[in-house]
Amino acid sequence: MSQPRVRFAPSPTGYFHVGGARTALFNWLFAKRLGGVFVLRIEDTDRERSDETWTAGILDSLSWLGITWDEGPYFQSARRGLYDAATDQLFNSGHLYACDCTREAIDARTKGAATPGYDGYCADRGLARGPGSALRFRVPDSGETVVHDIVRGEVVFANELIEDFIVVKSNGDPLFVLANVVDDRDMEISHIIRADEHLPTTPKAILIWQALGGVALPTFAHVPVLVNEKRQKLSKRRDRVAVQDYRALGYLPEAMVNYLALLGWGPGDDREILTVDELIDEFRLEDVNLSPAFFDEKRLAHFNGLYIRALPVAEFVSRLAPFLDGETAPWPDDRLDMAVVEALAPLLQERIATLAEAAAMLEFLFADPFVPEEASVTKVITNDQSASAILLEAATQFAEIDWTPAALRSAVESISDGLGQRLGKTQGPIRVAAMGRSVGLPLFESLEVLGRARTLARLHEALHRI
RNA sequence: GGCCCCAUUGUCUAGCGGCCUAGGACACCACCCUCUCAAGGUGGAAGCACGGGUUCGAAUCCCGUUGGGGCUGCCA
Repeated sequence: MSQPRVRFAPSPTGYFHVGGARTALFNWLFAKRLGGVFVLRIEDTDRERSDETWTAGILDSLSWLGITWDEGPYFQSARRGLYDAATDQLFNSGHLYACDCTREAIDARTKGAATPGYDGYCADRGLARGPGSALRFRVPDSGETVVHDIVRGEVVFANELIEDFIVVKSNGDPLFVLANVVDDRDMEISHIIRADEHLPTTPKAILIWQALGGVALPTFAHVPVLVNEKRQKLSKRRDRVAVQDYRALGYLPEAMVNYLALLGWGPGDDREILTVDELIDEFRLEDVNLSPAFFDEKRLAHFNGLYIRALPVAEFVSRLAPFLDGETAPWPDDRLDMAVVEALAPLLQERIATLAEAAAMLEFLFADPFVPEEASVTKVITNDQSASAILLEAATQFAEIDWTPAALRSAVESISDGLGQRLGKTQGPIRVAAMGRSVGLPLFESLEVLGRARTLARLHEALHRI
């Protein structure tokens, strides 16, 4: 195969969701392996619904995922001349006719009709083009249009069941099916890899393509859509699955890419963690599944945790930094101390599935004022008989020992032995008093970085409250 | 309604006629490890939608049924 040219052609009518990202990824992987060209085209022919902010979100999300484009972004809104020229050609060659039927009139006429869709009322009226009338494509009454699809094989559509569809609105604006074909031809797209939802309209695209003539049809590959828990196609309006949201939650782009690649495709063996290079090397459209896949956040989180733990500590810290800073951080700006974060980073890495989870675990270090969680205080300190003795003894011993995790541990162990209870139980009141929560990073390492002065102050503060 | 697509555990998948008493992973449960929580380890429960064919042999091929989805817009 000579150098393939693929395109990703989103419409900027809503936030960019993971389904679009998956389609983009499949296109990109396919192009990369074969040394092809990945074209990015923004399909903003619908002036009512398109918006620049959505475009920015698409570009931003693709960049974040590392899905780079070789050409574009092209904007259909800037390519109107091409569509007009194609419209002229098709109209002059008789493939298009003007139609001034209203939706209501069509519905009234076709109620109970044998063949679905538009009834061809204007097909032979010879109406002139112009404002107020749309342009319809004259679909052959017989024969069939076959879609040759890498993923699905041959899909056959009977022409008589395809209505004379509109390609240009009555205000002159081209519709998706026309602009899409004109651009794919103009950009010399060789492989159209897109979501399954487009399969039913593909014969229309093929008909237009052939009517325009001169350029060989591209190869199609319709990949299964991504669905929600109710197994409905992911929707921008209904489902909260924006790529940017996952980014904001602290998912790593490499984890997202890995996970997305495995939705509808697999390497053929038991491997699940694959580098981008491995994906590029092994991805095959022929191996893409046929059935819709559910986007499972739990599984994504698992992948993310794996990727977070695999990060070198320094890299982890630098990736984490943005999530501890700024308005989302639960502490004043000037309190953050990255040296302290770095000291606890390895312990943190093992405990979070997303970067945004780190803040809650570090809050005891930077929060100002420090306020222990009420429910934990009640449960582990107020309602526990031995809590005051533990806190008092800890405060006494902590004032004198070496300030190291090992010394802290043996101090608490001695208190534990004296009480005849497990270390796990004894550390509870101390943890809540000093760290504010009953769960979190390991106690002794945490106290070490908290420092003796603050630890003692918090133990005494807790004692006062009892 | 019509057309089209799809169908392996709750989920993502391996399987492309014998290697399958169906493999891996997420989630779930139990146990181990353990200063909490995680992480890690071990084990467990859980699936070829149904019915006909074809074949010596079917999760794998064919047909039908059922179920789910998509399209059916002067959206993309």
